[in-house]
Amino acid sequence: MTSMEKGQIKDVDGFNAYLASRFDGLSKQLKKIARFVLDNPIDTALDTAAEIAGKIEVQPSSLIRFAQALGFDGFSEIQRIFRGGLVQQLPGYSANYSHRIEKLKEGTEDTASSDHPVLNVFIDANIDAINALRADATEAKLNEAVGYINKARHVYVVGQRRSYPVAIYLYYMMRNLDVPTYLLDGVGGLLPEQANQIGPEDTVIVVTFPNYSDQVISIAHKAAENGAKVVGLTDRLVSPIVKLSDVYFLSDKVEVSGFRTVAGTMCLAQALMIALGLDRETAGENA
Amino acid sequence: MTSMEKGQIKDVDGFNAYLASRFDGLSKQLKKIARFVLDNPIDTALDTAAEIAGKIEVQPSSLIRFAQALGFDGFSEIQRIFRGGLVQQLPGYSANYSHRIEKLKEGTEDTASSDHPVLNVFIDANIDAINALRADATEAKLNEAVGYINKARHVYVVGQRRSYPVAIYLYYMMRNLDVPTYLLDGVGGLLPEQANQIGPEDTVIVVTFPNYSDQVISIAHKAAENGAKVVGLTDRLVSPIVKLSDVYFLSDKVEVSGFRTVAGTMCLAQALMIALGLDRETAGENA
DNA sequence: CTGAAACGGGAATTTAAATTCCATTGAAAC
DNA sequence: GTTTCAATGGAATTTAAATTCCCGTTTCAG
Repeated sequence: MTSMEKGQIKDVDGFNAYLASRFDGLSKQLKKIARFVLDNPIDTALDTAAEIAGKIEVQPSSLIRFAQALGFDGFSEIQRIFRGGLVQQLPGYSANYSHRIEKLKEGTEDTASSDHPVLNVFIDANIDAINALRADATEAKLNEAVGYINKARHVYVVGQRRSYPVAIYLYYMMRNLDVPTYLLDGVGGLLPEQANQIGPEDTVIVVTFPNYSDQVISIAHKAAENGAKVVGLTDRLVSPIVKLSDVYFLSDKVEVSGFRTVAGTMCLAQALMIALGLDRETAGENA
Repeated sequence: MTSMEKGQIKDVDGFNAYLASRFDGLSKQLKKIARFVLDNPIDTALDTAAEIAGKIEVQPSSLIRFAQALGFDGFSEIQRIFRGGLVQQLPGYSANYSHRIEKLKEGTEDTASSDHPVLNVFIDANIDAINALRADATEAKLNEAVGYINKARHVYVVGQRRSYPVAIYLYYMMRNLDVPTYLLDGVGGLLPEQANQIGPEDTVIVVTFPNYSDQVISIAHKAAENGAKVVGLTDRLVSPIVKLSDVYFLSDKVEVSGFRTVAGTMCLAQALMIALGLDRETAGENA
């Protein structure tokens, strides 16, 4: 990978590989340009140098410097490569994927082609899961949850097994936002003991999906009994923690060949953290 | 009669219909040009007027006459229509919300409005991130990664901070699939020590996103030096672990008001586990 | 703190592309 | 056969884009 030379560049992939191999040696601004070029092949191919420069917030001359730093005569030469790549992507106008799902059902889609049919269906399922959040994660519910987090003395986060990554994420983000948060991670089998201190001034975020962990449910029980606020992240109304929660969110009901989607819940967790972040920003401005 | 007017032309289809309605009134040579334009939208969009004229065997000036006969200012105006149409046909165009994200960054999209626009844009960004996997997570790459996992004596998973949830998820799933896996979690600051035993018969899955953790990068370095296979999960080609990886996947380039999407990488991690699961299932049947 | 080297902004210049203009051709009318 | 006029080729001009160059600014070494 080190001995990449300009000569062998014919297509966009080749260019990108070459650019990556040279990236470290570029100046700060040229890196900025490099990132844009890597991320926006369509703009790079079609816009004028001045337009591209405008989007990156850089002088047009810097684009030429960028091209020359990589050994090209000018930026136009790079654009030629990207235009060529653009045309190659065109003939198969496979932009809408609904007809690909149809094909998959009929078995007409070529399994040996570049992409994996199971993966594609799985991607669709994840997109569905995320889209479902638009209806479920309403502003009112998010604000309610944010309110519980803000006025809590301590926030506890609990999730086991499949839900543990989500719990970790919430813990990490809230720590970054200066929320006094504790992760009930059950290290050393001490989950019940860790939960003993939960009181009426605290908030517990409970993440649980089938098969619902008994330990997690019993923590939710204890928290509700002790008068703590409970925020539930789970999959459906019949989940055991719904009736224990002051506010709950439903996500990732979907399952594809035995694999439950997880992106919806991650996205939900992030949405909650963004709502929290924005709230704190606004509160800070008013102070 | 010709109720078609130039004003309503916005896309290629509209232009073509308009051109058809005016076709009969054109001179012999202008008809020749019209046919070419109807048949070669790609050339019409991308070539210079001189190149197109050359292909039709006509003078460039005739192209301008053609455009003006139809009521346009010049041929460039027609090219603009065709370029716009071209972009829409490109795969991934419909899923591209980057311009909305840009607006949000500039603050031109009203953050304080009734509906939580940040969350909607964030959901869009996540969908975008997941869609991008279709192109990047090819069957070949997934199978290569699965191969490294299958033939490894031990598999190590490493990821810090934001990437830790992904690492945890991979660890959890591989343990369930009976892969001899170890999570390098850095408990007690012992990350370097945990990585000491990595050898040529092992495989390391490295998850890292900006700001790339120095510790994680140095583990990837050491692993590559010691001859272990490295599977990289990161955000872009210029990530420090790309050149250290035997196979790498790119996801979650997007960032919305300071929050990086994470659903793409979770989905990718799941895709990898599904590929692994399916592979083991098939292998089991043959045994 | 000082000086050298690299970097980057922006005007000036060059180059290329688009458009206009004019002379010529060719076809139709008388 | 001559006249007329739209159609066309091709040079000339204008316009726009790409590239160069100069100079102020930053960065880093000593």
